[in-house]
Amino acid sequence: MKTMKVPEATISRLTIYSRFLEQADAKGILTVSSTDIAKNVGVTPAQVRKDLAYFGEFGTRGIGYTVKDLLKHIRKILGLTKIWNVALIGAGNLGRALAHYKGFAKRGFEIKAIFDVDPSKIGSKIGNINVYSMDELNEKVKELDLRLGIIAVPAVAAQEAAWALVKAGIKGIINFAPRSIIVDENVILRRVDLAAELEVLTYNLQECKIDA
Amino acid sequence: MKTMKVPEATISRLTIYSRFLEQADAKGILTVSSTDIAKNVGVTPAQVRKDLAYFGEFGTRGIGYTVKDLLKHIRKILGLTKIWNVALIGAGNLGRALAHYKGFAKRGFEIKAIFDVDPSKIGSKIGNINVYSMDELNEKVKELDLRLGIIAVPAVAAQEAAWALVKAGIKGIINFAPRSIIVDENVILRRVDLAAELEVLTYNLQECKIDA
DNA sequence: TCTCTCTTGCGAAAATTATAACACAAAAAA
DNA sequence: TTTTTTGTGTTATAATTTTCGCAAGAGAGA
Repeated sequence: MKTMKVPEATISRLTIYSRFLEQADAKGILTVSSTDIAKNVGVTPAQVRKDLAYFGEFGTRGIGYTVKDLLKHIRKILGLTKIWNVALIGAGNLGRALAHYKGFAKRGFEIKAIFDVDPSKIGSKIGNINVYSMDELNEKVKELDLRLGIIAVPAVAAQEAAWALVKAGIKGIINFAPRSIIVDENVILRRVDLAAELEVLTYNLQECKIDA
Repeated sequence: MKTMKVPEATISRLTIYSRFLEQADAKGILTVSSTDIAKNVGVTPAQVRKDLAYFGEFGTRGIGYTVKDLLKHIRKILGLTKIWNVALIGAGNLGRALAHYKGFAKRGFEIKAIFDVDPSKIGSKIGNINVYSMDELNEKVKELDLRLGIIAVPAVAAQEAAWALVKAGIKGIINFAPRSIIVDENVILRRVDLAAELEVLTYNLQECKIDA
């Protein structure tokens, strides 16, 4: 494995490839070509091969890629060979929804504890996950081996939540609050802004209108 | 305004800048410099200026940008000067969560109708939004002037939902299902894969472990 | 008025990312 | 066995995106 820097975009695409491979595997397909993958996910075959080439040689010339093998390799590259325990901050609408979302567990991410500041929520359960006070975060992170954090609190509380997670030793955070937050540079932070996605759509739709 | 092609990344950043400007405005701050914005959202000042320069000259040398003015300009650029009505497909956990999410309405996106195939859900309400049968999609799109679509159905149903939206005349779609879908090329499609975001985190965390 | 500081806007350079081209390996067919 | 087809991995080329450097405008203070 080369020490070459892998583009962020490549990693995102790997996750997309893995979705397709899961489907193909479920259908009983044994091998796929870079063209098959490319067609299904909407990129060029060259892009698929280049993305995979960052990590080694997984295909066979003239044949393509063995679905199960490639899937296994990608999962290993992405660090998905084990279960990751997740701390969810915020038991509001969004937090509850994420707690119920089956897609996380299906891919090895288990929300083990939910934290909130609202006394009326603390002590309750969402699904079968306990809601704890923010004061218990440090303790629970250790006790439950929580590695990742999801911030699903209102914008004004997001930065505080982030600091709490960092302080508790969490090294990877996803922020759903519509606000930029700062963390230590040894912590990986990603932002998911639901309204922002819609805003990009409206920008593009406007453009089209101008073209026409 | 030049006909120059604007990078997709620039548009995403504009939405982030606007979040910061909203906060600044709420705090009563009148002007900000590109450095102020950059510090808060984690990019370089040059990047901020370049992004804005695609659309015109909004700042004053020596002073910076007037918060209210810049916010207004960005909102206009993104097409956020009017209300956009949204069709939500899928009344499951994720769909219900999105229906309750306040952040959409706050930014001018109003989910006006929800559609599902499950007879037990059709006719019910989520919040104060009606759940309709998929058969009623075409009709409701016209009646309620729905312009955008959000797909929040299981992976297997995603493509079908997309086709239905396109057929009904929707031109902008966000797909939350963990599966690539295809639409006409005159339709704008964006993908939000929640588990994928976590997977990028785990990739990066692995990397760090190798570095150390 | 003149100077000093601050900060934008813009063109050019640098870095990054994607696309295209090609040589070669494996399998299937003749 | 030889030829043809398929499809990888790699190298080269092109396009895109970001960063840099600097001229010039605007206000503050002497």
